[in-house]
Amino acid sequence: MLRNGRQAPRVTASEEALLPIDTILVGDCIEHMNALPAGSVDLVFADPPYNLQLSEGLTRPDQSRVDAVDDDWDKFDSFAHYDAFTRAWLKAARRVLKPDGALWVIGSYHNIFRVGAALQDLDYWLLNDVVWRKANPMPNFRGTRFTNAHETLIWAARDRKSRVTFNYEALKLANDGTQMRSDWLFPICTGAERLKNGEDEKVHPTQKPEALLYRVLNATTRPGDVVLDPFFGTGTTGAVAKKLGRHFIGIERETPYVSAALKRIAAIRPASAEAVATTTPKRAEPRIPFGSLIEQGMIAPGTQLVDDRRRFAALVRADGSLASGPHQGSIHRVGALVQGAEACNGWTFWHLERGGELAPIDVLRTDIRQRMALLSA
Amino acid sequence: MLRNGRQAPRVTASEEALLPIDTILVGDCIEHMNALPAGSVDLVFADPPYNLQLSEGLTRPDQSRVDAVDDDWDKFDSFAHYDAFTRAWLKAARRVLKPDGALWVIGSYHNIFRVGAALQDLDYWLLNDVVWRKANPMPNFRGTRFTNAHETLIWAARDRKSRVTFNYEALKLANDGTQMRSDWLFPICTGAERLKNGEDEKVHPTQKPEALLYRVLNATTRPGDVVLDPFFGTGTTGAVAKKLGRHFIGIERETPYVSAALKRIAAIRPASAEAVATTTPKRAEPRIPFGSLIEQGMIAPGTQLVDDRRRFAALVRADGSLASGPHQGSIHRVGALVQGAEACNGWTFWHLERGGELAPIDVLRTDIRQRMALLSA
DNA sequence: CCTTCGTTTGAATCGCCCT
DNA sequence: AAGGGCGATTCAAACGAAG
Repeated sequence: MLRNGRQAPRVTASEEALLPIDTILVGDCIEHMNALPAGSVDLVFADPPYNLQLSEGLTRPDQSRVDAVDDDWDKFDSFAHYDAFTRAWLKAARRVLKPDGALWVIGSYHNIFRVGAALQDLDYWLLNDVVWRKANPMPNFRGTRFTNAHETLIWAARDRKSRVTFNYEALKLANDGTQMRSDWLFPICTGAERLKNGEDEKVHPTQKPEALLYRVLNATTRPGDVVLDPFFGTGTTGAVAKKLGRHFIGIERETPYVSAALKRIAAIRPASAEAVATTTPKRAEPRIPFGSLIEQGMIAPGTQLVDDRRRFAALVRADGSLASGPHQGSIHRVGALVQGAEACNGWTFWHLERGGELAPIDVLRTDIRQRMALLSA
Repeated sequence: MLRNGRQAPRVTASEEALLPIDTILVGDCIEHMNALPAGSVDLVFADPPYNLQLSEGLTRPDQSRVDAVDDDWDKFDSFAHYDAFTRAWLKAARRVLKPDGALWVIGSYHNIFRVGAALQDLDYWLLNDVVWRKANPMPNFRGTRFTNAHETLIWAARDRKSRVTFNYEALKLANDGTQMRSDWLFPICTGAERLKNGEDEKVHPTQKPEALLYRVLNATTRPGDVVLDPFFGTGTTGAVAKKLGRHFIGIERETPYVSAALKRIAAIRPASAEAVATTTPKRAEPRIPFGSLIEQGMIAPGTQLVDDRRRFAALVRADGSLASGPHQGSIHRVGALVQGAEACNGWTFWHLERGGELAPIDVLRTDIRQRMALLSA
């Protein structure tokens, strides 16, 4: 933890009197922020509109309709309008921040580049960009792009000289003794955590998982800190702040979100001080697809594979497929096709010449796993 | 893969004559790009500098204010100059790209937000942001931030209407049957792959791993495509392009990098054309009208078709249309109508009784395609 | 009670060709 | 150039029903 010396509470009684602590302010976030005292907030967490530009109606392969984010609050006429909006709220947030305060903002490729550039232009000082890897993202239904499996967060200090809070030791401890990295793995917000209206209508289209906010607040605030969220939504920031013994100020324009947030936060019992530990997400299993052996130079395109008795042969192609006579496809599929079998485990079926002897290609996968494990250790 | 029909080579002899194919151009990338013919390149891969030293040779319009400039002015100036530089090379790259061309750019949080915003402002169309997760990143020695464990790539089309190359099926196949996601895991470039001067002095400070370029080129180019790298460095793009049977054009200002790249690429033996061949996607298969199944006697008029659960039935008519109650039309249209759906793939929806079991009529299409392939072989 | 299987769903800039 | 038809396309997780 930086700034070790200071153990005094971050919010004095007089400050609290001026600040609308643990409250939701209803209305425009820029106006509300401008009405708050300058230099009064330790952290801003912001989940602004992403400015998605969606075409009409996307359907899944089973013809069901995808529930799009088509709310009015996400509509902007142009990049210029979005930029003006972004700079206005970032400027207001900067005024409200303490000199050693910091800001988090989350976004996707639709908006995050504009937000990041605006932060730099407004003299915020970028500390990290952090990637939220989604364990269960929505697939790309049309097969036209890479699965959009992550969102980006930016962590920035109010200015270059800010000495921001970073609970390095606690994070390292919670991360099995190694430094916390800039890529975080969490599931999206589903199940019981997801707020619903009655049967199954989402209260908010883009509710963030509490685990994400846990990590953010645990990493970059101290107990008693004041966290301002100008796009409060259904109050994930407030809910986690309360659990972790931090104060929140929420600002939200849409009253249905406000009432849901109030109810949600009221039901929360703050955790005891000891319980304020980071949630440890399950470690990402290093799954090694066959294609990565080629990418990483362990098998060259054009290499010949054979089965253990050399009855069948196949050619490794650059794109990770095999070709054997008229057959092409994955290691498993071609293995099945040449045998006339229904299925086949290509990892154990296909072999490689290694010093005059045949070895199943599975040994390469073992090699790569060990290499990856060594590297990350 | 999009752009189904075209199986012709991407570079004709006449185009090659005009393009400095498989060559490194020494000098400023903007000047060199402006000297290339417009619309001539399939892909740009760019690893631009982000740590520009702009203080030298920098002329401000108002010389008298330079002395009085404080940190903020400096900061603004460097961002402004970086932006000007970025927009200049992105504009030059866009001119050189074919209408259906695309661009990749890699960067870190220091520059990527400015690059991304510039791309949007210049009417590129963002397709994905991709995260390169480093298996072995440099730790944060001072313990003041999260370990900077990733870099960001942006994949963008020349414009919104570009029909870019994306080898979806090959990627999915090489990824053990699931879509390739936007987060990629690779080790950084070390070991034998890392170019060194003599003992252990790195030739280039930020040499990218070949695995990264391998995935980029495999995903978004076809054999024979021309890939332009305006910041060629030690030629990773050229090396991988040569391996994969793609053409490259490198541009590099620093002659030590150029000589290292030349030597490196000369030593590479390209994979065989056979090994570089990509999996043929379904979208590229020849179209078979349903009527031809009837013409060729594979289905008799009057045959009854049902869906996989026998909920719906339809009658094949001699003209290639279906009839089901009040509905009539193509296999797709009637499939949609009986379900009350917007759309339907009749080939997979409608089934035929075959020896007591149901088989989709798509198997008949497969038969016909195989027959045609044999005839033309 | 547990297991298995089917259904639902999530910040999404998600075709191509022919007429 | 705009519209309509063909026909290609999904993964992990949670939940509920069925066995």
